[in-house]
Amino acid sequence: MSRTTASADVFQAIGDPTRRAILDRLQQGEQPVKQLAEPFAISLPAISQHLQVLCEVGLVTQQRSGRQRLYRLNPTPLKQVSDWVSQYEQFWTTKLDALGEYLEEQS
Amino acid sequence: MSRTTASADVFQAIGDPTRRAILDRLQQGEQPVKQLAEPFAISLPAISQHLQVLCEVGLVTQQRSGRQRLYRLNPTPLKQVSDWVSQYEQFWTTKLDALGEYLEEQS
DNA sequence: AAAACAGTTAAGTGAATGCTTAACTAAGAT
DNA sequence: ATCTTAGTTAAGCATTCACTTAACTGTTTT
Repeated sequence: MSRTTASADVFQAIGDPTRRAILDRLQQGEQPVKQLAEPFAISLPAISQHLQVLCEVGLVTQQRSGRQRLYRLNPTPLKQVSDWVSQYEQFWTTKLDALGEYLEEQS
Repeated sequence: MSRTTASADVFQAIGDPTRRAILDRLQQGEQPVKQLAEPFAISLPAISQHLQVLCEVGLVTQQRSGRQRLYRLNPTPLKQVSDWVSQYEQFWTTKLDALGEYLEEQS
């Protein structure tokens, strides 16, 4: 079997550019797989596997509708990422402040 | 050679929990490798390799000091992550979620 | 000059990752 | 009933990953 171990880690899930692009696309709202897959140059199973990973970390939910499967964005797990990153925000503001001061000194 | 391909992708770099922990640790300030590696149960080369990845994506800078190598946090590449995630912030408050559902129902 | 220290580079390994094609399941259309 | 359509599951493959031990580089101490 392939793609069993998906690690259930949000950080790793968004580590893949295709998965980020899928999430970006889902901002436009709930979509069936085919429509979701349309802009990507990879096979449908590949998309399906990515969706499975996103499902496992909770970034996406699934709902049947006739013979389609509608996928919907659930961004709440991204809060974990947001929280982690925001720890560093102070660092880069101070750093950019310092850069600003430096640039001012130079001019 | 191992660990050559480090993809130079910030998202992937922070996908690894050990690397995130290293960054977290570097918030306390510039540190030599040995000190940095202290809490981890992996070998020094492994840490060194992680640092190389972090270096490649610019999250860390290196500076020699005698026989030590001081590593320093440079969080600015995390801005990329912050920017991406903040796109979703509006989605994860429940009020806006409800609004989103409402709007979808209408369309 | 030799030994010790701090760290990297090299080489190899097992497991995970992202992808493929082929085969399958389930629902709607003919 | 059969054929599409929509999508997943299975199996396999090449690459990448995180890690290891061993060997190396450069610096300080003795």
